[in-house]
Amino acid sequence: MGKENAITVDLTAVILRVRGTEPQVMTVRSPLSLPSGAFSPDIHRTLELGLRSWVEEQTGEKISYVEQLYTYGNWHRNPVSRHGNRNVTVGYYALIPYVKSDKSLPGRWVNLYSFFPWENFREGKPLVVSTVIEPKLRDWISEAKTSTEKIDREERVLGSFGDFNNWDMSKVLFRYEILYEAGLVAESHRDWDDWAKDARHRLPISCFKIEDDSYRTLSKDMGFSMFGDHRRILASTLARVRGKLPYKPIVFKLLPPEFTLLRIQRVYEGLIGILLHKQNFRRYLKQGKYVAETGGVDSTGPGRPAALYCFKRDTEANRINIGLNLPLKKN
Amino acid sequence: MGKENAITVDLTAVILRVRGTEPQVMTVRSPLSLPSGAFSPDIHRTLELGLRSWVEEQTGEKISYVEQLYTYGNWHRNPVSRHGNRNVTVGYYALIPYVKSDKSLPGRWVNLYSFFPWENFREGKPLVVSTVIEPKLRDWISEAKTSTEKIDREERVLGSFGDFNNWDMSKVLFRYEILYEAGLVAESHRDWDDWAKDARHRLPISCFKIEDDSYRTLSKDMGFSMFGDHRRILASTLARVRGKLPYKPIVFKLLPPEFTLLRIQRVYEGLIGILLHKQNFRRYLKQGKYVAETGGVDSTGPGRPAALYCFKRDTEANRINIGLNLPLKKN
DNA sequence: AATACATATGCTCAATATGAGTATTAATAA
DNA sequence: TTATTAATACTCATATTGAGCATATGTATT
Repeated sequence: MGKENAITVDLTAVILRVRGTEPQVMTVRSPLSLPSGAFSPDIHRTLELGLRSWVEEQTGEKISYVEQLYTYGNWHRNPVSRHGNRNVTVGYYALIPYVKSDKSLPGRWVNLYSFFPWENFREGKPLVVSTVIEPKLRDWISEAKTSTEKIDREERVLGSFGDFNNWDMSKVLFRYEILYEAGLVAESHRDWDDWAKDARHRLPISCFKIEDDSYRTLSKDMGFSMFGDHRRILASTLARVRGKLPYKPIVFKLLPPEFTLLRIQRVYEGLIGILLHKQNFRRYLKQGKYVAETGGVDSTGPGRPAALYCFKRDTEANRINIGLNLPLKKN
Repeated sequence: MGKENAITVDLTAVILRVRGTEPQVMTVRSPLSLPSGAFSPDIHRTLELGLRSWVEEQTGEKISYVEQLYTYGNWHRNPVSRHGNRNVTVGYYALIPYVKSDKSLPGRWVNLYSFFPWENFREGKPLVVSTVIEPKLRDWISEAKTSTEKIDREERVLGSFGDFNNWDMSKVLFRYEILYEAGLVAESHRDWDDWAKDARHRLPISCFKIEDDSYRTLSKDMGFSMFGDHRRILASTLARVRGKLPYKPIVFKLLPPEFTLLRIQRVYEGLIGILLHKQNFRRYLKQGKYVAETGGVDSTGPGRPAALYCFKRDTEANRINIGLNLPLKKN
């Protein structure tokens, strides 16, 4: 028990912002990757500081709000590192406000839905759901080898995709994983090939080749793929953010100090991929006690100028909020 | 860039169950610790499998539901490991149902509130809040060296402890961290001493010694302390579980296949540390669509026998639940 | 100046959901 | 037979939502 337990740790960041109505992720290099780098205990005082320094170096962006996402030590997706050590990845996500800038930075912002076209319902049901996902997942279910597996697949698809019209927005990761296992995203094929080359690995049951020994045909409408399991990390982030948005004031991390209520709405909509009812959303925000009018107005767009708001320091809001929804006993 | 980035990773588990009305944590050894062990890439296929094998070995308990909590790489709390490598800790929590058992296992179950007496409001406001926490935190605020720091402390205390009568149940971690910084829990003193001995470390601003060079007097009512930062990991877990309980069906991980509605209520109450309104809680459960009557009854206790329920496989419940609370647009 | 637009903001109203009980039922123990 | 203990049913005023309609206040166009 000494050297053999040595492991390298690397840090990976998903940096999100919303530009207008468009949610974007920061990417570096080609093949498309998330900013990342090794954690060097001699240089980095903490994991988070290590992450920040890699991000700045690789993207040129400064991040303020960062939260840890998940730590991946999976044998399949993180094979052996260059030094013969096993590698563990600690994923983080950061939210930053959009600001205009002329500086040309090394990182590139890419529309989030380029990676998950099936997650954007703002212009109605995405085409790729009807044309690719729904039919191919039905195939995948029927191709199950045992009836147990078939029921299992059915349940998973139903649980994640509902009836393909109306699904739980925050199950992004489950959906991605099903698509991966069903061979509908490019990463599946790449990984399966890699595993096949390496005799040590057995394919997990859920990964399967189609009879004729070719993989399921890929559709180019299934979005960009990414380096390693970065797209999976991205899916986790979207899931996390979508889940958190309704009950923690994280939107404000994506907004400048002053904003209109519509702008908040656009950020929400961009991230959850669903449109909201404007009047009721505004009521929802005001009840929420997180925003306060600044007195200023924004007249840049057409139409009646909108009042400007700012984030009300938690103070009030923070203390209340005992236990959402639970029927507490009075005395 | 080779050996110097080598790190050891260890895995730590918080295992929770609720026995009757009493939430319990699995501990091992003395000083009180959470089950944990090194991640050995050669033996453990994944982080989670490594964790499971340590847990079984050290406690004798099998765990089914496990979820990753957080990864700690903090310089202060995880000094240098025995081999000269830096260490990173991946924390998990597991929820298991209580079942009677005669087997004597190596692990010991300890009441959760032995570690956090101030978090249990089921028998009214805990004594230690009025006698120790409230007065000493007021001292801590007034002892701030600058007015900025004072305001900061005030805000943090207010945000985490409210008016000390009625606070947000899920801010367990923030509360623990404030108590730690204010020197009200034993770990603060131990750590400060350690740091003081090691010339490389500077005390963080927020850690302070009292004028006469002794630390703030400790009260023995502030609960058991634990090895390393295990109590902090435990606090994170309680925070996570409390936060998740109201909107994810995790209670069922803590229950046997059949249970009465009151038993669910006891588990909730045990974990959130607050009593619930029985009639309304039962309505809440039924609306929730997660439980179904099995037809059986439980007549073991006094009073009218209670109907037995079971967890309704997600199916229905799973698909619905689009985006809690957000005012979605119809079309 | 009058007329389109285009948004912001106000307001209504039925349908649900929630908070706080009261009332009734069904068992066991004294 | 009567307490005692808990389960379950039901009530009812008050909040919170979902879905819209209506009005206000800017800019661009005729």
